[in-house]
Amino acid sequence: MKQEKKNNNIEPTKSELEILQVLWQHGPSTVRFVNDTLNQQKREVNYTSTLKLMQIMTEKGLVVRDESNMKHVYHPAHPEEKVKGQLLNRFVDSLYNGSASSLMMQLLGNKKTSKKELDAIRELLKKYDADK
Amino acid sequence: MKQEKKNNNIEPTKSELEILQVLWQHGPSTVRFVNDTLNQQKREVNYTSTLKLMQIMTEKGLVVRDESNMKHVYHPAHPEEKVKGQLLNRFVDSLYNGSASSLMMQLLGNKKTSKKELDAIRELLKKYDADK
DNA sequence: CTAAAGTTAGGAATTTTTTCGTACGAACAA
DNA sequence: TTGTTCGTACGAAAAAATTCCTAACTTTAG
Repeated sequence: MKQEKKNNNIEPTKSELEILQVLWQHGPSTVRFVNDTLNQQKREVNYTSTLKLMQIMTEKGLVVRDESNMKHVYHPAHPEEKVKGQLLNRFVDSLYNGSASSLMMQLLGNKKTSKKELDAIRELLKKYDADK
Repeated sequence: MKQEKKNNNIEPTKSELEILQVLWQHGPSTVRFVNDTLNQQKREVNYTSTLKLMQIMTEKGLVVRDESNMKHVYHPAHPEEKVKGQLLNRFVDSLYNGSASSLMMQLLGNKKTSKKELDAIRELLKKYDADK
């Protein structure tokens, strides 16, 4: 028996991630919409390039498509939280040896992390404590 | 005048990052040492593959090599903090729209982030406040 | 001295990711 | 009806990243 489709690997490539972001943000969309959005928000891409990528993503199981209409409608196969969480894990593992606090330290030392952001983080931790 | 070497882009690929990690962790090293370490800690790689990659990294300016001995000794061209900080920025920008607190939220919802880690993070914030 | 082992350089092959050209059918407007 | 626009499918090209083969030179062991 041949493993044809099933691929537990959820991790998108960079370009695939861009497409997923659009789908998460705007909900189920056509290729046309995704491509337009990418061209506006990111960079110039040919329509058929986006199409091709989305077809590949379908094969990989990253997205699911509804073919009932001629204009296929795509939606993410996995929730945003799940996919991003997994990417984050890999990131932390790879760069900070799995230590979230190390990453945090880097974030604190980072000029781009504004005071406002830091307050928000403190607030998060407080709430988190309260729930415990 | 031709821009031959100078390349301000500091960002390594995945494999290049693995090599940098070894150099940061163990200090200036030969290809042999890096390759052995990778084979132990990561995955099987042929010696010349590592060599080639480190040569490319030299051209890119990611590492600097001392050729005064026959066995060249390589060291990172940029400090760990700087490179990782830049990678982190890209990551946050790309996945969390630049919001560090969003990333933090993800981290908190993450089972893999242990209580111990969370305590450490709280401690960090406290110290950070104190210094202000 | 000679053979074996280690080293670099360079090119080529491979793999992965991304981009796009072409064909062809469906929808639509005139 | 007819031709223009918009859609998908599919293969191939291009680009990026990775792997490794081979040649040539150096060092070391005997």
